[in-house]
Amino acid sequence: MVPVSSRIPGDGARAPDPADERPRRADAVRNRALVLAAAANVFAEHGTGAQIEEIARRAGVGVGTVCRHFPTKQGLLQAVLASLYESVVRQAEDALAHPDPAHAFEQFFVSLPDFYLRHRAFAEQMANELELAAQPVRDQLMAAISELVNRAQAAGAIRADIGPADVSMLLSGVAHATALAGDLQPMLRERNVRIVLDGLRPGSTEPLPGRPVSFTELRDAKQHGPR
Amino acid sequence: MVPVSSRIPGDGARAPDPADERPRRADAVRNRALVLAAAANVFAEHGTGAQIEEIARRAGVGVGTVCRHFPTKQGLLQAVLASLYESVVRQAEDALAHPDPAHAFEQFFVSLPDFYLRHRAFAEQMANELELAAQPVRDQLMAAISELVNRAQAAGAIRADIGPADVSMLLSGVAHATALAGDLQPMLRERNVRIVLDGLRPGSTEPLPGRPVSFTELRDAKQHGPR
DNA sequence: TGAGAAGCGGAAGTGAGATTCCGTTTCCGT
DNA sequence: ACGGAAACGGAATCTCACTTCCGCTTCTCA
Repeated sequence: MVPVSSRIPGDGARAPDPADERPRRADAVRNRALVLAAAANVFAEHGTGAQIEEIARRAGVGVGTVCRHFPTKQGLLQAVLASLYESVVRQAEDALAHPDPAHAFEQFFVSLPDFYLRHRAFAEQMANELELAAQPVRDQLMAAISELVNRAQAAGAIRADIGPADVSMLLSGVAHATALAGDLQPMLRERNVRIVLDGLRPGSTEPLPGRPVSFTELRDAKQHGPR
Repeated sequence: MVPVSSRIPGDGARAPDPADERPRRADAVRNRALVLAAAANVFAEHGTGAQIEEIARRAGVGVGTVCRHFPTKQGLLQAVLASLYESVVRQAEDALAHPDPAHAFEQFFVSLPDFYLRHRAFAEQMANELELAAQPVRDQLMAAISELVNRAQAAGAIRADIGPADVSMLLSGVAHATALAGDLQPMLRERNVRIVLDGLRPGSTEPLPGRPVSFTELRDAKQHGPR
């Protein structure tokens, strides 16, 4: 227990807030960035099981430094994840910038599995739920995907009976499957993406069961379904 | 170092062979089976991170017993995996028994993601390479899938420009993606499978890049590609 | 340039969980 | 039924990473 007399007034507010913007020393800022970059690489190579020590070595700092900047491995992973999410959002927005909705959709659909390939940790993490911390970025991503889907549908480039939730699920499947094959079979990866895209073309055979699901509905279902 | 005089002649041959068929006590046989069954359940529920102690409890034996039958957790996992593989092979063969090739293919394609859903460990493990120990069963599975694909193609039920390797990759993607969604969204899972199946229908738009790849070729590529 | 705070490295501390060990119990052939 | 080998249970041990700690170094600001 901290004696009351030693507590700084306003202590509560200066606890480890996410928004603790106090000025940092230049070397601290630099090291933090080095660690984050190294962690991204190491997680990409070895998955979430990668060791702190390896990250420290790669960043050229001591383990103590890694752990000071990111008190837990979990936290470090989340930080890396957040930056990866941002990068994916950027890809989605790049695609969205293309005037042709069909091309935009396809561009994103092709680029994502590629991204997964170089970020195994990202793929693994999608599997778990701890990524919840990345909420705001996640919402951005969902919005972008929805937009891509809607536009492509409006242009008749993809079938009308699917929803964003379908697309994101397909994407995660393709990404995962092709990441397993690794760089080994780039052609197989390419073919895989094409086949799934063909499944998304309009004018398919029988109607799908159920109906299109948006991310909003999906989230609601997740909240109410379990528990 | 073991003194030479204490070494049993023929020691080398009685080392932990895989083919050590010496008769076991009845309780040992029973317990081994109990452990294997419990492990399958526990791994299915908690993934490969499940704890030995939980498995022991579930099997109604002590941890010592688990570890005697399966000296390492890795080994236990592989044993479970092998039995799951067998079960998948059985599913493929069941499907193969159906006279209509189109139905056979679809039946298997639908049943596998379902199986993954209840065996998270299996799905996780597909991601790693340690499953190599299951080689013989694996070959059986590949043979069965190839057969399903070939027959379906001969019957014109699925497009001719794909190979078994494409199918298995798609399958693993669908399986993984839908396993993440869990039981939560069975409808989404169903739709996902249908969309991919639509992508496999004949008469698709543009031709796929590359050419169909068989498992044999895939394996060769894996052996020669890296290293 | 010098005092002091902030940050650093990496050795030691922890903790969770796999593996081993051994006294006790259970089978099995005679 | 009995002797002894085989198995058992589960506490003790070992292992391996994450996390903490602290003496030393590097910044920063006056």
